Amino acid sequence: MSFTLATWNINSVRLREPIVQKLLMEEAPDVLCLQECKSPVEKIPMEGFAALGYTHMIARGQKGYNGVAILSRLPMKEVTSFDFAALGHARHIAGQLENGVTIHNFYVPAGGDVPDRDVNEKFGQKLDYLTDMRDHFFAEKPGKSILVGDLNIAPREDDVWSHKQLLKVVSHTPVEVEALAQVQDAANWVDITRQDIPEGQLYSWWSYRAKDWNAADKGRRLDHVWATPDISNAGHASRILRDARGWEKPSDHAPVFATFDL
DNA sequence: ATGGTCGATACTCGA
Repeated sequence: MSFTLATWNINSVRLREPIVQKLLMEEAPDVLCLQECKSPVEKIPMEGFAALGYTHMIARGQKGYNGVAILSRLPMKEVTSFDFAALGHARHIAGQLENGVTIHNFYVPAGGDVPDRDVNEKFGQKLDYLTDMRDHFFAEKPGKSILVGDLNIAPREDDVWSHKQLLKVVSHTPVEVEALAQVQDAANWVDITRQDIPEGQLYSWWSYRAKDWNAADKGRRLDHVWATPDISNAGHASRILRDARGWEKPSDHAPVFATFDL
């Protein structure tokens, strides 16, 4: 059995309902993981998604901020929801497909502007969240699992438009890159996007503040698809749908895709 | 070095 999965920070699922439907119609992933839904679960416009075949949804929501959801046209049951760093935020949900594969959908805290936990509480929360992720996956050592989401860190030099200019910018600082590496190492997660596309600049986010995001191309790869080693060889066909960044009323993130043959 | 743009909410915060 083969299924295609996409992850997309949607920055308001209600405002973006038309382009979520566009993605479902044009790209038809079997599973779509959304972050920053910015909506209580009961206000997610799921009728339109169900009409397109996405009749299964699991979600965590809150008013105004955060929020994660998994839309699926394959049967899926909810398995867990973590509150790492005890923030009380809707930043994680996990579901399991009938083939036994577990899908973790994360929205890691962005971390504020200043990369110093002594002066910026949000940066400390981001590091604490990553520590709790690491400790959980080290203790659990999951199998047959996929981890996706907006991890808010661009780990590689070629995951940002300028490694040198972003070294002190939250999302690419050495302390964050190290913390993310520890999460990855905790369960030997394989970066499927980079397994498929090992060379070259690769971005999934472009700021709204650029005059012309496409021409400036000052992007970062903040959105990730990882898999446990027992299924990593099944992952292929990774791509980032850059076009979606230019759609009507776009999110500042583009969807990241991967296909798994299991 | 600075400011630039979004979205939700309610006159500000988070990204």
